[in-house]
Amino acid sequence: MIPPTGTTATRTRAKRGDGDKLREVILDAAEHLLLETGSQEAVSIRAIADRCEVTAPAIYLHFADKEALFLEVCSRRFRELDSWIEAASRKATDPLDELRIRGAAYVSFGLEHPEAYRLLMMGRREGRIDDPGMEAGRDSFLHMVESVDRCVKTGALGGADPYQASLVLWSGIHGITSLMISFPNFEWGERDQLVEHMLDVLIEGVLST
Amino acid sequence: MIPPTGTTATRTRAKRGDGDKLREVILDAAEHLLLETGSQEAVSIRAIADRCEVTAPAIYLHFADKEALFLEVCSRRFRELDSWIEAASRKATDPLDELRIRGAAYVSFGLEHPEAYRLLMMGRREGRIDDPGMEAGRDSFLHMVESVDRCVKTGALGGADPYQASLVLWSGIHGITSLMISFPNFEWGERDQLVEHMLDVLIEGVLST
DNA sequence: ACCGTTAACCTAACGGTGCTAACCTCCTCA
DNA sequence: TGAGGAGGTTAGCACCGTTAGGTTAACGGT
Repeated sequence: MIPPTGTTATRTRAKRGDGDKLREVILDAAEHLLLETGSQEAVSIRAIADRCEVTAPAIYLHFADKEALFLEVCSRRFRELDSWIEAASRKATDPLDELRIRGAAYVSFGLEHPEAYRLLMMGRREGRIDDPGMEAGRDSFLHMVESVDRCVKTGALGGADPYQASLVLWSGIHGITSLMISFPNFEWGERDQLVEHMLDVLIEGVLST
Repeated sequence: MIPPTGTTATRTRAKRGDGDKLREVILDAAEHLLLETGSQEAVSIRAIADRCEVTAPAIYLHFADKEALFLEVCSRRFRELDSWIEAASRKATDPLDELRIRGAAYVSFGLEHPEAYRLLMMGRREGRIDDPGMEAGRDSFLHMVESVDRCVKTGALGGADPYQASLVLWSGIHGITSLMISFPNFEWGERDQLVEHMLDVLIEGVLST
C-alpha cells in the first residue's frame, strides 16, 4: 500500500482542449502502481492522484469510478498480451509450431506480468456490461481460433472443431498460468518443461479425439 | 456490500471456556456473507460482527486479521471440496472412470460455489507462510495423484508419471473451471459437454505422451 | 480591452473500512 | 472474599472511494 503524501498538487493545469492528457497520465500511473503493489485493491485513487500530482477528485473528471479506470488499464494490457503473442508467433515455421509458440508466449506473458494477468483473467467483472477489456480479450481469443483453424486446414490437428479445440487449449494454457500465479510456491518443477508437457498433452489430446 | 446496522451487540457473552464458540459463529457468518455478497472485499469485519451480534473488535480476539479469518474459511472449504470429490469418486467403476468423475466433480464444485472457488484457487495468498488453506489444498491434490497412480498401475494411463500427469490434469480442469467463473457470459456452449471434451483431451493426451 | 462561458481543476466533507488501545465486567479459583 | 484473567466493549486512528460545490484560467465574441 502506498500512502498518500498529503502534499498539495503541483501539476500545471492542462490547457483548454487538453483534458485528455491527464487521462493518459492517470492510466500510466495506475498501471505502474498496479505492477508495483501487486493488486488492484492496494492501489488507491489517492495514490494514483499523488503520482499524477493532482488531487483525488480530479480522477473522477476522467473516469466514472475506480473500476472503470482499471477496466481501461485492463483493456490496454489485453492489447499488449495480444501483440506479445502475435509478435512471438511470427517466428513460427508451420501452423502447429505457431500454436505451440502462441501457448508458450501466453504463459510467459502471464508469469512475467502476473498482476496484469490477474486483472485480465482472474478478476471479477461484476455486472459491467460495456466491458472493453472483455472485447479486446475476445479479439485475442479469436486470433487463437484462427491459428487453430490453420492447423486444421493443414491437417496438423486432425479434424478437430477449431472453436471447441480453442476452448480446450485456452483452458489448459490458462489453467497452468493461473495456478502458477496463484500458488508460486507449489512444486511445479521446471516451468518450461511443464508448459511443453502441457502443450504436448493438449495437442495430442485434440488430435486423438 | 452489507452495511453495518449500528445496533448494539446483543449476543449473550460466552462462558469461561467457551471463547471458541464465537470463533465458530464468526467463521459461519463470514462464510455465509461471502456467498451472499460474492467477494471477500465486500464482506466487512463490521458486517460479520453485526451478524454475530458482537462488536467488530471482538473478531480480533479470535483472528489475527481479516485475511487470517478468510484463510480459515478457505481451509474449511478446501476440506469440503475434497470430501465432495471423494464422495463422488466412490461411484466409480474403474480407476479411469474414477479420474473422470473426480474431474467432473471438481468443476461442478467450482461452478456451484464460485465465490468459494475464487477464494481457494484464484485468490492472492500474499506472503503468508503458515497457509492452512494451502495445506488442505495440497492434501486434495495428493488424493488426485493417488487416483492417477491407480490408473497408471492398472495401465489405464499408459506409463505416465503420476505427479506430472496430475499437474497437467489439475491445470486443465482448473483452467476450464476458473475461466467459466471469470467469464460466465462467454460462449462456452453446453457446460457438461465441454467438461467431458476437456477430460477426453487430457486423458487421451496423457495416454499418448 | 473587457466579459461571459466553461474546461479543468481544487477544498471540504461524508460514510465506510481495517485495526488498536484502553477500559469494563463477570466468572472462576485460591 | 478477593485477585485475575477470559471475553468482551467504547472510542478513535488513518485511510478508503466518492461527491458537492467552489475556484481559476483559457477561450470566443464584441
